[in-house]
Amino acid sequence: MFETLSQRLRAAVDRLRGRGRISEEDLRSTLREIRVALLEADVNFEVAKGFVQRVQEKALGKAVLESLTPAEQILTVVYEELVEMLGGEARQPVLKSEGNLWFMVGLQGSGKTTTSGKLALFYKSKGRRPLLVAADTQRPAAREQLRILGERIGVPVLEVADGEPPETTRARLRQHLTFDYRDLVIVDTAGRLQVDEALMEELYRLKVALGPSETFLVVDAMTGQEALSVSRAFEERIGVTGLVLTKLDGDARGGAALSARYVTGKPIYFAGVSEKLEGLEPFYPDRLAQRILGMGDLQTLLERAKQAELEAPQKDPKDITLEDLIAQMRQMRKMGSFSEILAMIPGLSRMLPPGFTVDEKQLRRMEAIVLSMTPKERRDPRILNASRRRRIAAGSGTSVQEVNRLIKTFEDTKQLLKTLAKQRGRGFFR
RNA sequence: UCCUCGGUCUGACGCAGCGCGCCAGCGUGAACCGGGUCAGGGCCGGAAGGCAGCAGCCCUAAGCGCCACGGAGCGGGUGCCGUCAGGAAGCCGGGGGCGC
Repeated sequence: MFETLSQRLRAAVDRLRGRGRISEEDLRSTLREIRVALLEADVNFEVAKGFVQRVQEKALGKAVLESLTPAEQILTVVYEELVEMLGGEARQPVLKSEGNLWFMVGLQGSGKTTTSGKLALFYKSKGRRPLLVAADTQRPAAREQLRILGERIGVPVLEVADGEPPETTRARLRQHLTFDYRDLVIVDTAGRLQVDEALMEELYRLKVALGPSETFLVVDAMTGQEALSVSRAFEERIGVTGLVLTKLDGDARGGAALSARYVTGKPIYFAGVSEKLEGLEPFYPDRLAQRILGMGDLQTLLERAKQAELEAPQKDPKDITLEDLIAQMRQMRKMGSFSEILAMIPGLSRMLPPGFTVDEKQLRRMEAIVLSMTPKERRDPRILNASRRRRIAAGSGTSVQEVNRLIKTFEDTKQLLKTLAKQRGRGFFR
């Protein structure tokens, strides 16, 4: 997917490769190419403009790092912004322990029914008990399609009758649930070729009757950013909580995916990546961005970039946060024993004060402590007063003493890094 | 030169406009002492299962900000806008009489 865009972007950045220094003119022409590439990919104009602008700002503001070539640094920036454009952090729909009722809305042909089936299968494989509801009161063929789908994946399907009023549907659904309990109900609503008033009215009444906890707008990615314009109509009348992009595998350009966040303001929850019933994946902006830029060397590059930034004197000592500490700990957990790491990653070893021991359980608890903090607290642990510490301890199932210890560890580490940075500045390590 | 009508003038009301807050709308908005969902971690239990619950996310309150359009109101060295009333010293305009 996204082949066209991918090629163009990589070509643009590749031109900088192998150069020790990049002039502003080089940067400008590269950015111009990126911009054209985005626009040709049918990305919203505002989005493309903003993207290029931010890349430029960040690229110019970036300190020169020894261990990365300029091209690599710019690639990193492009990657970061690309992730941002795709929605930043991956988002998933709210899934309660029971009583979930999801609406699938969208135009006819967007792949709504297939997606309903895929979703049901996806959650079934996660141990949920889904129920599909074929709620198109006008097109028997649509219900038929869902019924067949349900049989194939082994999920029951409740079909509405022609012209059935929403209240009746609700009653029948309730009845069904009493003898066959289901914790996730996926309602495949009626679709039309175009947005029309009658459809909206019907959907609205159904929504009022059933009270869905999430409403997914299913959009065909191949239609490009145009496809997103329907979202406004749906949002106004029935409200949309998230998007599902279908046929992403056939989308060479990517306009819809890249503009979705800006145009609709809604997160993309899932993406359809193949016609097979398993072909539905949670939408991960970072993974997609990697794919667009050419996964291969990017993974290692990103790791190196992170590493380099941690070591970069002017970045680190003051701006290091508890989240960095946790990230380091996670990494260690993944990689194995403490001594091994010392040997493997020179920079990392300095992160930790002497005599620091790690064991799995301890690490999890420390992580839990940080996870109980607000973003502000993670950034600046100095604001952690007694009452905050009490809250964090209670929320993470630890004690105030443990919280204190973590903060102490963090402060020590920070101090150590500062000293190191200073020494390095004086030339001790050069 | 006299008579008369109208305007200029004053007041009330209306309309329009400006100003001011208010309501609505939009945005923002609670570490914990709001609600929902509660990842991670915790607690009870031999287990099956329960329970409390931080962060996040969603919602909401006060508060803060915006406010083009909208609503009810209040206030004018607003208007040369309308209706009614008052007033006629001067001035401006129209009509008429008389005198030269």
